[in-house]
Amino acid sequence: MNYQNKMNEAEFTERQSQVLEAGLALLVAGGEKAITTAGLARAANCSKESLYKWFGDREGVLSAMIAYQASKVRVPAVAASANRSAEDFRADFETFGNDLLSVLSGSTSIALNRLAIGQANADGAPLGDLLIGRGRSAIRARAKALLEAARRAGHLRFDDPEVAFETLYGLLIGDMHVRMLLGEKLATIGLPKNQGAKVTRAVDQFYRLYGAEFATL
Amino acid sequence: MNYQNKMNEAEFTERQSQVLEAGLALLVAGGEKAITTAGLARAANCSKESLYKWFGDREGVLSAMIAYQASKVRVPAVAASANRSAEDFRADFETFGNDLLSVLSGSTSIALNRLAIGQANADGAPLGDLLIGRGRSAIRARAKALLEAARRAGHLRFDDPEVAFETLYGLLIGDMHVRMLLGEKLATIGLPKNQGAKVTRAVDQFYRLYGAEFATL
DNA sequence: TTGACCCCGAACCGTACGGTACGGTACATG
DNA sequence: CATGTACCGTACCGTACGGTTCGGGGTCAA
Repeated sequence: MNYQNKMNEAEFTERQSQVLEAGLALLVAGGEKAITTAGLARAANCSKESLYKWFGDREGVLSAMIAYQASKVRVPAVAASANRSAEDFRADFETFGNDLLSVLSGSTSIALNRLAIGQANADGAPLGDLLIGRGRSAIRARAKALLEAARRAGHLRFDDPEVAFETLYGLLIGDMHVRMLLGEKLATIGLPKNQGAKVTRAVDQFYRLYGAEFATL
Repeated sequence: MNYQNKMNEAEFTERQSQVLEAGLALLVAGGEKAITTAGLARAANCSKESLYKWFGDREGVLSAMIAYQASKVRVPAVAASANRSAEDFRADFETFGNDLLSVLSGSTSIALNRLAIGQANADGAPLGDLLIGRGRSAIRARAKALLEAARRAGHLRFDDPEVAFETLYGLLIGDMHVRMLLGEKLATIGLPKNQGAKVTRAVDQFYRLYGAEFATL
């Protein structure tokens, strides 16, 4: 029934994780319509009865898949050493940007975002809330920690970390994410070939907007 | 363009347009699963037989809905007067930004993008291609015309209009689009309340990156 | 009038899929 | 051994939905 209660405390059992892993594989391969209860049971060598016992219904399976995947993603925290040079911070931002692009262009991320978006409609979007709450918030937290550390160190100037984050995100991603979700081929977008150059340009532009030597405020 | 007019006129008959309009209403109200052949026929007071005759199958209906909606959207061209001041161009960019945000946050656009993304999977994404080809390309064309006019007038400096466009787009939209697609409430994102301020900030930042008085290249 | 179209509404068909029930296996605990 | 727990595999059921067919009505032109 309410898997969420379990989620916070005890993760999924080993067997359940295997099933969810199989579900993710199906999702990546064939999209949402590929997740049928019978198909998942067959792919995971489990019974439909167990599926319904563990996850309640098909919707519960999909939610659990998102929660499970989110639980796997650990955003590496920024090493908050005391003496960090401007170059160190710049490298941190580049690392952050590359991580972000790699995650967002990953097949699992794409598939899960497509799933959540496909389910979203006029009234409520539990899967979308899950993705935003588990995924984006973690990303934003990491970025904001980095931003504020750089500001404390005197390398950046901004009033609102939220606005600075939005700017950084926009410069890094642009409309690449939506284009990938719409099915445009990665090569057409320029990934992963030009990823490094794109990130470098974005960070460069970000520094020109918020770098201490430029910002006028 | 002229051929577009012909195409748009000839594309769908009056009756077919009414049906597609009803389909769009259903889609906005209930998402993709709300479009059943029987339901659409009932909502549009037409027969399923006509549906299949006109559009082939359900997938054809969905494609036609995207094509139909795209044919309705007219990107207003920029008035390319000879003597335009820096303020004129800046106002053009603000107008462009506001138009873009208004379109992307519109319920029909959201619903169609969700539809196309939900259908996209590993092999091919015809609906996504349609949306990109019909929607994004038109937006980009308008933006690039504006960018190059401003560059010719000496107000902007950039090498690659494509990169400049991506930057402008990223600054304007950030991750708002994906968040809306995931079902986040508009008010949470700050629309339409803060739209004007967001656009102004984005254009301001864009000018700081590409404005002739700033750009160092 | 006839007949060629176009279209509506309803009935119909086949099937895929969500969900349930049940019998059978393995293993643990007493 | 007896009992309980957890699970698998399969068969089954109800229904929703894509797609087809058919009867009938309106329009227009010969």
